[in-house]
Amino acid sequence: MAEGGSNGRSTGRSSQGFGGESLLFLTDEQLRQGIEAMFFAYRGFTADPDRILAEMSYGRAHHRAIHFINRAPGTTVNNLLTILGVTKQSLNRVLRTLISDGLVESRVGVSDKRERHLHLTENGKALEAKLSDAQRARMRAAYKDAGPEAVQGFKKVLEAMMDADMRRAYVTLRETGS
Amino acid sequence: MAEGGSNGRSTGRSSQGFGGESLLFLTDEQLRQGIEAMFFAYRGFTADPDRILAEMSYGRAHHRAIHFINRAPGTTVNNLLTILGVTKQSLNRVLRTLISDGLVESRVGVSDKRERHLHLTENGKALEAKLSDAQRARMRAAYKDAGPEAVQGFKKVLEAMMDADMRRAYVTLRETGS
DNA sequence: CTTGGAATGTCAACATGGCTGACATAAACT
DNA sequence: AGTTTATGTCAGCCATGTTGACATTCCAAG
Repeated sequence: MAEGGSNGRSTGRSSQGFGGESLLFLTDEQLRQGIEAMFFAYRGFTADPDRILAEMSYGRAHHRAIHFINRAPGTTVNNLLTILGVTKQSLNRVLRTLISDGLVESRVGVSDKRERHLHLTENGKALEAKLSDAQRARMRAAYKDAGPEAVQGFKKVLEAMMDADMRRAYVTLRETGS
Repeated sequence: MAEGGSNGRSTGRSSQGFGGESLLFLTDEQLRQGIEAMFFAYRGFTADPDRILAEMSYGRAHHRAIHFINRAPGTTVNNLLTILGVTKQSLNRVLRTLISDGLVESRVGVSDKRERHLHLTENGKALEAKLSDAQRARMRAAYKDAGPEAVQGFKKVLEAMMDADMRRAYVTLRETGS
């Protein structure tokens, strides 16, 4: 990309010449750095929970489900699969193991009996806390390293990177939580 | 986590009381927001290339391989799997399809005949450019939205989030590239 | 009230891409 | 030369994504 990137140079700047404001910081090289930073950072981001999960033959999919069920107790399968961005069939397998392992409880809806409302059991909450603690520790260290200003920018760029519906989901969760 | 997070409150602040500096910004709630931001943003980050790849029955693994081969032409299988953080067997399957599809060329090493040096063919470069363009467009838009200050912070936090060896790899690539 | 379609969730079968194990070849070190 | 180490390939397993078929429930039209 740096040298072999065919038309890499052609999109090298988002504005030619002086362009008025500070748009000349968007070189392809800097964008590529951001791409690689996302890739490497995401590995670190998931590394600690992954290690814990591997010990109990669970995977990232289980972590995600547990996280968001804890986040919004009583959520339905349908809600959850929208948030997670997978098919209901894929989610269902993960939920099945979590339910049969006694980490998640599935309650038939009262107003609508087609729905299943999901809750963590005590064991489920314990695992959630363990996973979250590990992930938060890494995040806390990174935040501390980078400083509050950087954290603001970090979140701002990530938000801008989301698809519109995910940004909506993210904001909704944020408002619900805090 | 917000309410059921067992010991969530106990780690709610990284420093009690006034503590001297601005360390009180690290509440669990804010850390959780960062975690969810990473999750949702990563989906957006991979969404555009994923769509392109799906059309040609490739996956994210192919994209990653192509990206880093383009980034460091002539790299060996061993180098590549260190960067990618997967096993050689896993990488091998992806490389096999890319080679047989004529996107990647594998040349036996001259000084060490055990090694295979990897290069993109013209077709490989074309696909790389197509994928990169899509991903850079998203990144460019996010950068523009968030502004240069935010981008600085974004990279700073991501770097702090990486494992030490990945940070080294990242920095090396960065220096090589620019 | 009944009936037909839409919504929700479950089960089955398949594909991708992780993984470990076994192995071939080349290099390196006694 | 002979053992050990490094590199890469092949085979098979598992987690988790996918689509398709289906049961249950709800709702709206007749």
